[in-house]
Amino acid sequence: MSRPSTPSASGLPGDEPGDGAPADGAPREVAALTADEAAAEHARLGEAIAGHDRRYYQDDAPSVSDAEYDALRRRYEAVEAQFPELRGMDSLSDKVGAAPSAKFAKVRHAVPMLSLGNAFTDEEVEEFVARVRRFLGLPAEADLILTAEPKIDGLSCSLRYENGVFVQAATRGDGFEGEDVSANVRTIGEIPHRLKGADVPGIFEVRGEVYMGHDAFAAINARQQEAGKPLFANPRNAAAGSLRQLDAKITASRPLRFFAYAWGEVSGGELPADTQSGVIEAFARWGLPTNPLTVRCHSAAELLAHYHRIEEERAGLGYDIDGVVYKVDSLALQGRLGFVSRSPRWAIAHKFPAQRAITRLERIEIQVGRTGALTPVAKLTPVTVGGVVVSNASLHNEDYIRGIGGSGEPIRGTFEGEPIDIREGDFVTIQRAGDVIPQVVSVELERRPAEAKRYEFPTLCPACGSNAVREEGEVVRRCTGGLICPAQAVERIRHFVSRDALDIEGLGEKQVQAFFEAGLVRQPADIFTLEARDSAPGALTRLKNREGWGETSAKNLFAAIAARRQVPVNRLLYGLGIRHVGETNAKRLLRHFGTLEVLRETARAAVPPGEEHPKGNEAWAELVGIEGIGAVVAEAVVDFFDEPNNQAAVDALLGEVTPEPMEAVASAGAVSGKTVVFTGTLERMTRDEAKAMAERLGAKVAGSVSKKTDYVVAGADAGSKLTKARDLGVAVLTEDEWLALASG
DNA sequence: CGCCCTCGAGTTCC
DNA sequence: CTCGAGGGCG
Repeated sequence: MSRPSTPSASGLPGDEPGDGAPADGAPREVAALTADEAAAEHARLGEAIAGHDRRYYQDDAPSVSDAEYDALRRRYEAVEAQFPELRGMDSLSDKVGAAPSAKFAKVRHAVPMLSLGNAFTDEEVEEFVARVRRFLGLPAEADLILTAEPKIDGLSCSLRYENGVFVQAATRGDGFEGEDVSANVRTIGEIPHRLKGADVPGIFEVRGEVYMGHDAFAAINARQQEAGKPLFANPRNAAAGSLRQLDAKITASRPLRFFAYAWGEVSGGELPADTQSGVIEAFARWGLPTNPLTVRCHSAAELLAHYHRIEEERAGLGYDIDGVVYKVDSLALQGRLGFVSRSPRWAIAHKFPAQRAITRLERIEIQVGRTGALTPVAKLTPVTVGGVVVSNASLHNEDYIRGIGGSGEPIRGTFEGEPIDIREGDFVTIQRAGDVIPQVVSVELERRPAEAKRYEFPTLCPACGSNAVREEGEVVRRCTGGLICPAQAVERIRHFVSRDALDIEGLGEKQVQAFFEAGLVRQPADIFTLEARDSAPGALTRLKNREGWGETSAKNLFAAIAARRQVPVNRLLYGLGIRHVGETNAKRLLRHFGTLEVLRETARAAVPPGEEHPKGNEAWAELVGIEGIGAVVAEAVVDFFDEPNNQAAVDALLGEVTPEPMEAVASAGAVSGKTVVFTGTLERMTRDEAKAMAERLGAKVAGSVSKKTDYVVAGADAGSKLTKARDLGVAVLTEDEWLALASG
């Protein structure tokens, strides 16, 4: 890797000592080329390199020596350095010598990349099939076809093709917004830069899994070891690390692979088939790699048979999988089934049993959360579970340690009539379920040290010494220190600057903790006065002189803070950290009250129902009248604004920041927040399906038409509701129009 | 009163 | 990502 990442200043490869001219009769110096000749040369080199890449990555059979290949690439870079206008002229340009960008750009998914529900047992798979049949109202004799395919353990990725040409690749991210990894994905030999086929729609997003095979993983770790670099824990991490390289050349040196199994946005043409399996077949025709273990099944029994077959073949596949995915084959039925919250109702991931390991629980640590909740965490002797080293595991709460669940039932069974508890010094089984989060699932009683004692859950806050109490019927114990508890204060500030609230970059856990301890930031508003205090003539310590800080990082932080002086009001309210007021309730409250000030005035005037005011007062009624806001949430809001310290904190904050209008609903569907009425006989779905779909999209479904109705969806033989809709001037949609609107 | 769904809160690891 | 709790509805 001694080759420079950019050509030398002159752009001439020969300038560098030891870089010998190409063997076969020196080509003309790049500087001597005309623009036309350069363009031709550029194209020719690009094609040659792409060909070698394909043979190298796809067929695993390099056709030239490394030295020859390097020479080609150097010449290619030199041409581009001399004729920068050629950059981007073909698909290679990003692959070679691209300047590493500081960061990946964000890409908004036109169609969200959702996650799948999980099944772990045969029964759950049978239940899934039964649920699908029930929802669709299929008679017992009707055939239902489902596909089954291995679930690759890699990274989901969305590849965008325009007119058949690869233009962009994005990671899944949070499902709605991912990162632009186009430059890196271009280096994946298996991914075609152009789809071949006359039936490729103008815009087509292919979705699939980027992964790394076992052999490549072993080779890369061998290389890492030789170079004295840290090893990757598993192929998935290696793939993730490779895909997220800022320098695409490093990605290119890591043989990543790809399987296509789904799609996102499709426009300027039709899907090539009306079934899942048909589309996958088309993918293969178009030149995309598809998984050979994809089959069509007619029953839960067949799905399970395929699952067990894949399970048997698992070790010999050459790549990691973590289960089998089942999907309803018919796209029309998929459409009818729709979604439950974030997952499609028409697909499920059947996961392989979680991987487990036994290790020692060294001690139990208590963390104090933003709301004062005391959460026990198990500090473990590090152990590898499913390829990842685990050293912590949540113990959830007091009852979980005592071995009982929420309903008082034993969760790990009983021993001598007592629920099995967890003690410091115990050997415990750690499980990383299909997900990521490690859990303590059982205790090895026969290895329990003789001196191990029952864990005494603290009744005093470890951070401030206040009483920690457990409300009747609640499972969490909370510190009552409230505003005086430093742990809570730090957590509140962390919450305030977190990504979903003010989103201030450069203020992480460490920094907030340090600033708090130094007395620099004790409440949210202090963040905004940090810079002024820092640059004041008499300032005792300058940020840039603090350990771990320099001129640039300080400047960046101040810039990030300044950028947030205008902030959407919903983020501000959410950031205050009022109990029970998360992102959704913050928006609900602000949709009703408009501004923080009005909310605050109402909250201050509100009297929760009590002895003197059995029904509260008008302001209270207004609060609990808001859809989704009940007495518990309302009281939390009232309590917050009644507390003088909170009032001062809010005042101080409003002196520093300017609230902006609320952001659009995050799950921004076109029908979100609208009221819909269905009437007549719907052709493509039952009334229940229609209602479920509308509600998933954030719409309210009403029974009768009023002037508050946004849309009336009219099926066949619609009657009085349709007439009324026309009278009131409410928009009337056909079923198809509604589906089009709802889907995006 | 009980069920279902959504939201909030807390957490792990890279 | 999961659990528990709040809210709405039958």
